[in-house]
Amino acid sequence: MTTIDKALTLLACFSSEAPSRKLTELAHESGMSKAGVFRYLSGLTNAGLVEQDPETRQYRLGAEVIRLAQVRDNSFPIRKWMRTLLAQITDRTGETCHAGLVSQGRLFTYMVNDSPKSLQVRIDPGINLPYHATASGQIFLAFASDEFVDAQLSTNLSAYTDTTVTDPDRIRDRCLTFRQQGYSMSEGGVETDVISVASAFFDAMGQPAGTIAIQAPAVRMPAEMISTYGLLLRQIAVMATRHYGGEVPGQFPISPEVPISPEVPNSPGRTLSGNTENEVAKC
Amino acid sequence: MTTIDKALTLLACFSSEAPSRKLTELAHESGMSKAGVFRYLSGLTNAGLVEQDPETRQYRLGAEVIRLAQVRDNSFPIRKWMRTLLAQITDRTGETCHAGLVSQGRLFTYMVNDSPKSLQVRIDPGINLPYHATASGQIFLAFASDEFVDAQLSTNLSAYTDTTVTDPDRIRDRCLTFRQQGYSMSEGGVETDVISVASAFFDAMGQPAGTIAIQAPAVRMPAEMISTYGLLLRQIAVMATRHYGGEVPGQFPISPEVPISPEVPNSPGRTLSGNTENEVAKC
DNA sequence: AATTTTCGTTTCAATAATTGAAATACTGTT
DNA sequence: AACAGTATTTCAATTATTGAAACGAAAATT
Repeated sequence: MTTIDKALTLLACFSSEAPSRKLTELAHESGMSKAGVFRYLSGLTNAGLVEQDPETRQYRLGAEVIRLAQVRDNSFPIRKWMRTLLAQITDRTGETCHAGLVSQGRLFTYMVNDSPKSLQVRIDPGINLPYHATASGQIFLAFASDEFVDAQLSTNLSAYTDTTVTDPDRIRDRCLTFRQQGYSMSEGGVETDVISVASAFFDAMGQPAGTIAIQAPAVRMPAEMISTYGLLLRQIAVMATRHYGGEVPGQFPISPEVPISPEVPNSPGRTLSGNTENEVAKC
Repeated sequence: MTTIDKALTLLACFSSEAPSRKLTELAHESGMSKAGVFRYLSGLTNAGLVEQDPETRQYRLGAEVIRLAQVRDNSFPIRKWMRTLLAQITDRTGETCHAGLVSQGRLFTYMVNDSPKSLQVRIDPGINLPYHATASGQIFLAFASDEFVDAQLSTNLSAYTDTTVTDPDRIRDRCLTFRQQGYSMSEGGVETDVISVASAFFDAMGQPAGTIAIQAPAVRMPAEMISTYGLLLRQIAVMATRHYGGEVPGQFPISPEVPISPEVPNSPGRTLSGNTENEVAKC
């Protein structure tokens, strides 16, 4: 392991769940010496990737990461088309939806589009989606490599609710079904009374790159709607794959050339007014 | 210079102007050996900060940077309030506005809010704002440290148009005026027939952290409107400083305790419809 | 107010990694 | 098929990294 690897490992310690960390904490978590972590953080600080709160002395990510993110988005503009796809989903279903993106083996919420309804599921961008307990995570596992699945399922699978499935074998079974369906569903995996449905999109090598999911209160989700939403997501996911420059794998139960448009009931039928884009600050 | 510093220098080579780079190119630009750059890029790739296009073999920033940006934004949520401030500006002026943010000595467009008018100035998030040729850059210099100003003005100051001011002394003069005013203006600095007005917001040490600017076609910008917009931006900038957790420096011609609300003529008087937030995907 | 604990930062000699030139492998082109 | 332009790999000399322990400063406890 090179010095750079070690230094950059520290970046992975910052998450939405723990956005600012103490030096000693980081030393423990990474298993490195305090002195080493200090030097690494100094290097990262020089580059602007990390900054230290002058008050608390805690470290947090720096402004440079947002500049880099802008640059990345200019050269690989996922945001642009993803916004449109999510808007379509919310328009046709009236429910909150989100896109998950994988980076360094972690799946996180990349973008969220809220339901216009007053009873809605709250979800923030940037938080990690546990593979075993979310619809997004499970559809991702369904198409991920065996090594990846093994690695994920051999970690401690925490039970967020009474109904969270934590048995690796049962999860594998579910993933098998989900792979055949092209979409997954999860009932109360992370929070009770919430049902999510998800599908995945793929990179140029046919590996899953991210997910697209609907999350709704269980009371608005009768069984037949789950499959309807699943089919919709499956189709949107194919579009996402195409935009991403990826390749839908053979196992995926829909070919990119045959875009079917499933009928979604209960469509709120909202019409988009003229220049709504003006309300959206570009960022 | 440590190994980490050298590796992270490479990240700074990626910009919206040059989002993907060849290895040899990077070796030249950074003055490091090809072998070294290769090893550094490998390290950065392992961390997901950089990825290589399988087709062209060029390197570009990786998905991890957008995860990090989300995390940064969760712990230091500039986006949230900046969006509101920019919306206010466009609402009251009808013009395109943007926020600039500084990172590693570079000022870049962080967020853009487009004018609803059909004739508008186009500007993209993530591009660099040259200090000497933009209103944003100049108001930043006006409050920056002497060393910083010297460093910037001793570089090659390219003339983007016939009217770009490239003489360091003239720029210093202008910055002096701008500091007294609390806002700057630039006519045809980067593009002809475009006038911009800008103000700056500050960090906890009273150093400039970013800028807020209006950019409009020169035909819509009579002299008296420049000062009106300048006063508006100056006031919004004070609010931005407060949100940022910063301190307005003594030189700044407005105290945070006295928020004056200047009258802006020609207000389009648009009313925001009900749940416009739903159109905006959170990201 | 004094003491203890905790945390961040610096020091330093032993150690293990980095280094760049040159050779090699790879890709696409003339 | 030879060429040109890249991206990788190799290898021994060198140089930076390393972690334990000391230090200083701030916060918590007595």
